[in-house]
Amino acid sequence: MGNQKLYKGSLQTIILKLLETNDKMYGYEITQKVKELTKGELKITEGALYPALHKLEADGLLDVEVAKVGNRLRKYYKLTESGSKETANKLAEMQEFLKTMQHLVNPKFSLE
Amino acid sequence: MGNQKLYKGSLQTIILKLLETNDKMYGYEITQKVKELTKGELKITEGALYPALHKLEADGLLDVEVAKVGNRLRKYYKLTESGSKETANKLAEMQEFLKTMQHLVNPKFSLE
DNA sequence: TCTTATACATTAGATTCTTATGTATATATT
DNA sequence: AATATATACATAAGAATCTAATGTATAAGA
Repeated sequence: MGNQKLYKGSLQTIILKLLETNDKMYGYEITQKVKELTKGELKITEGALYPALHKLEADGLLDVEVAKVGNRLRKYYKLTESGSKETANKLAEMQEFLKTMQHLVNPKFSLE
Repeated sequence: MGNQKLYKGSLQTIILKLLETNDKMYGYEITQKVKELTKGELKITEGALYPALHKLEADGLLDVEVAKVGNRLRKYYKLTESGSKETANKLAEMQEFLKTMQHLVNPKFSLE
């Protein structure tokens, strides 16, 4: 860690990608999944996650479905049709960004 | 473009890397070099660049040397010793970030 | 002459995050 | 039984980093 600030701007894309892969997820599950996939390198905070989910929902990219598990509340999010398209766009932009940065910081081992 | 916001947080690293490669550069030159290297994908604005350079200098990572070319002013920046070390750190963090993001958004084509 | 390029700089406002705080239930530990 | 940790949601203040706009001034090109 220590490079958390590099992730600034990529949270929406991460959420959308996870929902594309896993069909439906709830907030807490997303934080745990990201921690697991990044081996603890990236920890999504609630202060970042929940506003992001609310914004994606407000923008019509996600649908929400409330479920009760035991006595506890869960909000399952899934991609809308529009959300699936936007996910493809954002993933393409991310790939381009990663390629460009790779090239910038290390021209020798550029990906192409 | 359209993915400009993904670059948020990486400007310092980009500047340091350029100065590692090119020994000394002035602000305007940096904006042009980045535009060239990224084929126009990333355009560094003055409002981002100059405050960033001033901060790196204030933090002791850069030395500045004013030059007069014709009747025009140029401020050449170069890495201090401390700046060289920090560049190595930031580049390592960047590589880790890029690897992690690559893994997150496209596990199939992970870099390792 | 007028536009574009070069070269510096600051400021208002937007976005996106971290840190702190709050509420509540469930499980594990002592 | 008491306490700590995990699960699960949420908001709000403040920090950091950027974009877009504006400003000053010289040089070069049409």
